[in-house]
Amino acid sequence: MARQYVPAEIEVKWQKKWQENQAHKTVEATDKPKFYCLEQFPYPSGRLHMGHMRVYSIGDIIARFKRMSGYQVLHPMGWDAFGLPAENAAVKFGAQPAKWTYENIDFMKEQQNRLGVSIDWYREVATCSPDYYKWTQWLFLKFYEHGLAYRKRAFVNWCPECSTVLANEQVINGLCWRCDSEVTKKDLEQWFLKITDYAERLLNDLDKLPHWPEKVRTMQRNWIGKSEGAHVTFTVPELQDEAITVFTTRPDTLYGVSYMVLAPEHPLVAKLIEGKPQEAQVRAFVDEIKKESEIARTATDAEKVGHFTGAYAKHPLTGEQVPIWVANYVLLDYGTGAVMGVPAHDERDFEFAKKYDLPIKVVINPLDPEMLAEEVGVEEAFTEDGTLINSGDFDGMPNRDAIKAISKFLEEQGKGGGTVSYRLRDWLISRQRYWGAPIPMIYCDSCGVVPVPYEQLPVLLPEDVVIDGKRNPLTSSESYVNTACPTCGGHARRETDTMDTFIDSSWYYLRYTDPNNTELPFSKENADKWMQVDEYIGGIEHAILHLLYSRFFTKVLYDIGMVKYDEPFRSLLTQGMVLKEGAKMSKSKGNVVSPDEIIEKYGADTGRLFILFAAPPERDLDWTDTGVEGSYRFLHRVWRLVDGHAGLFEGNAAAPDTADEAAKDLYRMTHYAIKKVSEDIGERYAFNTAISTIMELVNKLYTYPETADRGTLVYALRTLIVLLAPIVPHIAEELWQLIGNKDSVHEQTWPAYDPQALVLDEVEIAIQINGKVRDKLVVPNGLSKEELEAHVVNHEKTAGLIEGKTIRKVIAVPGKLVNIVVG
RNA sequence: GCCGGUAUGGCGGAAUUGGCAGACGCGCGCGACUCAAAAUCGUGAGGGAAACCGUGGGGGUUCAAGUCCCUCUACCGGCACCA
Repeated sequence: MARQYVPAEIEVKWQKKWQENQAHKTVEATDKPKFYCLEQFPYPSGRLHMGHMRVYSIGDIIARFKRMSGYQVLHPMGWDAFGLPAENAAVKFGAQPAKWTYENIDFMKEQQNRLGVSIDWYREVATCSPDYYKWTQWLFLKFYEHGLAYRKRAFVNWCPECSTVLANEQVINGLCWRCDSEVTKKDLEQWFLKITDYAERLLNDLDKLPHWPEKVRTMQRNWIGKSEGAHVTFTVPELQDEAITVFTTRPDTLYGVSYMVLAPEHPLVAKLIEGKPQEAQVRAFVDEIKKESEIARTATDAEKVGHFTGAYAKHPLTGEQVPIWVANYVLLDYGTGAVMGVPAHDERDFEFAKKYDLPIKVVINPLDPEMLAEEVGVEEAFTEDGTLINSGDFDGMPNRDAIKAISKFLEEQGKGGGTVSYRLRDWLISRQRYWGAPIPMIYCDSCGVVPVPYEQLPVLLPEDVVIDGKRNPLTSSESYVNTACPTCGGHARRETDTMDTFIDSSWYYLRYTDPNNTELPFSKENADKWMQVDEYIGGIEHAILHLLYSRFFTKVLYDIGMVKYDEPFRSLLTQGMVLKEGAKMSKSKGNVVSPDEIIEKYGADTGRLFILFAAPPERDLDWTDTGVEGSYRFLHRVWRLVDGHAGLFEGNAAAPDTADEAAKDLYRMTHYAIKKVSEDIGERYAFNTAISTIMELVNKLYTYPETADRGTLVYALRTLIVLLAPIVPHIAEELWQLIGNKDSVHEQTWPAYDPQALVLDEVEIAIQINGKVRDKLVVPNGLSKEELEAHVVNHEKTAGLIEGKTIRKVIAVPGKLVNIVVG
């Protein structure tokens, strides 16, 4: 009796069974190699979308494949559960952030289970749980203890819509990463983590990550933005030789300085203009610039505007008077917030000098004799290499050498020296929001800033708060704010900011290794056992943010001896977006396909199969309904194939006997499929071609003659089901039972291929004349170069092709072709 | 401006080490089954009448190039008044 393939029935059945059997609980077997497979944990927004389904399909095929291949696999899941949407829901519907979050988690967990993913839920973590954020706070204190967390007053990014400050990484083109509002600047005292201390290692160690996409590594390099140059200290005689230090990448042009420029926010500006005729004008200009948005301020096409302060600095080498200006194009938070102006050899300085009629002094002589030094700096800045002129003792030196020589000289004179500047800024982690881990710090009137003692953790989020989307909710809780100083016992106030949620996600992969530890965030033993994450799968949108922060955290934890690796993710797979009709799925475009509707209509297996088959994982995937239908059709095809031959498996099925040609061919195809699927899933992550190979095997099985050997057929069908198991776990399990097995297909050992089975008796080779294919010829396999050459050259087919021509050369490639060059 | 990536039939894609371009699937055509349709099974096709031409354009290396080298273009992404 033929049975129908009804995904809805079998999928729920097996999901229940796996749950009952704790089939996905991590099995710790010390005799097996470990594999840590991790998908970026989701934010519990309320509902899974296709991007989620894609990332879990990819993660699950890898996890299941590795399990069957003899690894002990860690494949956990959790929730990046702190964040603003929970608070927005509180403002909008009056929902409790905690309740709202946990309801979403329950719902989404259910959805994940319907995908049939093999997640070890016994290790689930939620960053909003006190059991978790206790350790986030603990880690913050460790950073503080090691001088890596500090408080400072600074002009920081402020999102008016989210009513909170943002880290530099969270400002995308001047807009808030979350809500796209225009970011403004605020002068606030905030907590920072000293990620800049790690800039050099974060940059250099990218070279230790060959299994990361080049794209991500490039993005991180750009973000860190290393720039080598020198500090040069100018003094201001009228201010008792107060120093102004500039950063430059071109110390070789130092003799060409004709002015210097400070950022409008530079702390010295007020002193310099005091009592000068320019004072009012400069002050007005500075105020105007401070009001400008980040976008307007950093636009490349913005016009350069500046004002003379009325003050002069002394050139460190020539002693000349150098006028000091302020201008909009100099940024306070890069380098030193002050630059030297060398109009002859810098395009921006040239433009500025022309506009304000400042002197242009040429100090580099072009190498190209066609170009005269007199012409330099007349029409445009000369930024190429050359030799120094008008530069005192350095005259005649090639400018590349002068960069080093002048740096060295400055250092000897105590007037600067070689240095490195980074674009990367320290990580601002304070957030004026409720739904995050409280920063465990206390301000005492007499003792100052006091960390909360470790034994008093966690600092719990209070519930008597007002969440109105405007003010910082924690300030509204009297019981929270007022506390006793841990040092003197006197009255003190708690820090009311919470931590950036990116801190929560910077260490969650370590918590999975030891999720129930009540003494520490994780034990070194467990972390060292499972780390590094062998395959980390997620979207490119975290290329800088989460991935840079996690690397930073891991390096700090490495330095303080908590882990043995200084990079968290050995290999990174950035999956592409899911598109429909060439556009990203979105409600406004009305092109959204939800995992739920796919599961309901076709089953999770069809959805997984389509996602893995339609495109390689790192590329964007265009969702097509006909493509999904095709995957569904394929699973039916497999079902009918196995169901139609179920009778063969009763009793003692025969062993393969490859005496007849068809059996031999099927046996070869089966082993080819084992080889190809193993390599494609295990090594190349080319799931699409793994599936296409399985399809070829199925096609072969459909044309297998009724009269050919049954043992080979049985063997091929069994293998087919095993190969399908990591991809479509439910139907594979059902078919495995259908052919009479009592155990689970997922507990089977992944098959090894027999190289002997792949050897063909005969191969078809191409006969090429002058590199063009002219005919095909079937020849015995295993011929040597010489034998093959002789065989083909003497063959009658060849005779016709080269008639009347002279053979000049013959290239024989066994198994592939013979190319005859004729003249 | 600097850096990185991508470019192959009508479409998604394959070709892993320089060796027969277009596997597999979608869509399409034809046939079988059916009174008919759906489903299913089978089958066909890069373009061109052909010689030939074909992997974004041009050049090169090689017996042989989607693959290597040079150069240009387009698109996607990161950084960018960064001194």
